[in-house]
Amino acid sequence: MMCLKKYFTEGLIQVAILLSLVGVRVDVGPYLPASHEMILGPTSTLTQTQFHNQLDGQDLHPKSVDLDGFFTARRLLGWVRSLDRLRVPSSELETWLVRREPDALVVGAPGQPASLEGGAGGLEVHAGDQVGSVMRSSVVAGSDYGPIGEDNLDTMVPLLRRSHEEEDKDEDLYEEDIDTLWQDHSDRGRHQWPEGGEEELLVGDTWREIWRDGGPSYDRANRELAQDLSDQFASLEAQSSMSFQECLRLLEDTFPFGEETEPSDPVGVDLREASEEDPTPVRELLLSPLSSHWDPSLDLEQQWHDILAIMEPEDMDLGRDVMQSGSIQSSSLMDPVHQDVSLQQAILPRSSQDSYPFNPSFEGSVPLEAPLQLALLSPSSSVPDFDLNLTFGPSDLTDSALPLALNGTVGNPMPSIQSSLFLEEPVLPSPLGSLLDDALLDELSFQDLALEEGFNQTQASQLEEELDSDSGLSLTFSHSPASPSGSEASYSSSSSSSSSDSSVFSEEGAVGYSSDMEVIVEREEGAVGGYSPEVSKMYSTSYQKPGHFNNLPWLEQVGHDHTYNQPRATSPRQGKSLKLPKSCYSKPYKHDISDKLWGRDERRARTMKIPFSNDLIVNLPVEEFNELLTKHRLSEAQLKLIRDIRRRGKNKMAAQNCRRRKLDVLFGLEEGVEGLCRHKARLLKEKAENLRSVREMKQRLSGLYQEVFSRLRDEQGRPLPTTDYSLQFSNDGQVLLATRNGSAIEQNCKPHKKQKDGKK
DNA sequence: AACGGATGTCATAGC
DNA sequence: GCGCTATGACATCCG
Repeated sequence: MMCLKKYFTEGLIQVAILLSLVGVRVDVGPYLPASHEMILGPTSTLTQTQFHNQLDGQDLHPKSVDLDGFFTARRLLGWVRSLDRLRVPSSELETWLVRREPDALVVGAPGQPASLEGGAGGLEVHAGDQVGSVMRSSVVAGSDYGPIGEDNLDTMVPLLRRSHEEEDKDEDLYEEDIDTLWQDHSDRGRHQWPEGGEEELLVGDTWREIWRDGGPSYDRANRELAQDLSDQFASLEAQSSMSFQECLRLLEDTFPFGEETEPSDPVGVDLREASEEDPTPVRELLLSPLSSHWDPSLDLEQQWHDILAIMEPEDMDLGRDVMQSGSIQSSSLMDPVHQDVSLQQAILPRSSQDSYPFNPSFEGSVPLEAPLQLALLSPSSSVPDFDLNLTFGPSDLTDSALPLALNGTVGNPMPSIQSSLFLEEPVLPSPLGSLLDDALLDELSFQDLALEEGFNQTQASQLEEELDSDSGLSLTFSHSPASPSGSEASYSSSSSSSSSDSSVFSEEGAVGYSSDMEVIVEREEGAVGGYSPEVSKMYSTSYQKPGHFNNLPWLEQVGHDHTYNQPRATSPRQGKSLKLPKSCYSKPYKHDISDKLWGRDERRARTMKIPFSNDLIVNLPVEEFNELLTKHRLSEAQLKLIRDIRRRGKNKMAAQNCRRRKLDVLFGLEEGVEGLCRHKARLLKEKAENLRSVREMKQRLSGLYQEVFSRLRDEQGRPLPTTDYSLQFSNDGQVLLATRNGSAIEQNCKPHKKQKDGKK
């Protein structure tokens, strides 16, 4: 059945290709994204979660009447993409960045070129990186678009032009905001990836140069290319006599296929192979309809570069939101090894409230001329099985136009911005299936995220928290062993110090964990208000040494020792949030005694207006601790409380260590006992074996005695009576024949056998 | 309500 | 003498 469906799907796609090639009006406009999204990137990209919200909410409810159109459109979009894909000689990786925006409007600093009005979701195409992977921030069309966009299908070109007008207006502000934006993103990015070090900084600077120097020119290229695209679309529409939708509906009637049709990858493969065999004519035929309208005079490679260049500022424009969603992908994309991961990460929703530090080093420093890497997700990856389009829904419409346009040139060495994954789009089983897949995708993606090595735990936690904001699972997940380990370990010992990995607890990340009012209280009263730069400095110098935890191997064994090390590890680089809420540490555990007890001291601290966190009080080295006290005007009561907190905190850890050692001793004794028992059993076995051996030897000796004695004869040749004689063995090995009365009759110093022979 | 485990806290010793 | 750790003893909470 599946094969049949696949067959129909493939056939349908091929028919669609042929129809488009023979001149049948293929009105792709309605299914293409607004041009401003294609060219300028999204002004507001929506996350998967947001898409869910739209599905579940007012904009697009799964049961809404627009679902048919919605899924039909998505299916059609898959065909369109498949057309585009046909000419791609090899696979490629497309990463979708999905994030949540509070609204569908402009995000980012004013004057950014991608800032558009209209409230429509935008498509952000983050094209280019050093490995050539095309990172795309996916979009779910905003409410203005509706599920399928049939009502706003004609808005593409106008929107495109309007976007340029707005760019013109904003151009003056453009450069002015660069520094601010850069600074903001740079700072946040470095916070987010402290391990990036100088290299990151260097990359970021390079990116900044591109952004600053190339921005206006990219704007111009943007306008030119956008106009070009709009003209081509208009031309295409004019030349067509049949709407694309009508064509596809006709095809669907002709080739009824199940909704569960498998992805039609084979189509793409076959056609691609065909195109490789006969590059020129076949590939011409297999080009998307738009290809015929592509101006051959254009230097497509240059245009490609322009496109990429245009998108660069958009990344910056969306700096904040891009970072919210794309920082991870950026880092991942820098490393081909993480491509799968990045793709998974790309589907994670993000909340606009979370301001992930924007790390421009990854986004912007990508050389445009860098060869794009054709990377298809490995079959082993869990991602390819995902129907990503199930997640993105209407947003998928937004990624067709640009790829089609860009792919219009035969032999263009630059891979198109399109995803083979989208061939799976037509297989949308049902709205329910889509939702289920979305949920599954969310879950799996997050698991993969968390598992991914190098992934920022804070980001994972935040992402997961947002993702599960309504599931109640976020905290549990965020406190997976990997997450709190740093905090626990960091607090386990004064020598270990806290926050060995400051990136684990970014400011937002730490707060993100909080779910109770204590965080607010702490912000208002203690940690925030009382924190001083000196504290930060000291803390940073004392607790940022890498490998702190490595010196505490036992910490790894204290996985169940939930409270020993739970004292809050805080990021020394975090000026505001020096302590994590107690809930961060005790959530996963049954007993929250430590939570409450810590809360007691913390409440005391708040009551006494202690200007720094208990973490700091407990974990600071004594020198820095005293320095901290001297730099604050504290009353005697405050000082006493602080010292008590420190004492109790340290003693608490000591007590836990002591108990842990006790347990270790007990375990060691238990093992010793077990070993002794094993040794005892072994000895008993040996004893039994020895006894058995002795018994056998006695039996043999007895037999031998009988045999020897039976062969003995007296002078008359008669057998010796056993009642009168017996054989006796001396210690020196001699065998004597003795009478029963004790007198030895015969002595033979020779060995036993010779003695017998002699007797004979 | 008693019981036991887990944990925090105090007092004290030792380094 | 100070700071820290280790540890016994005790208190408290909770299942």
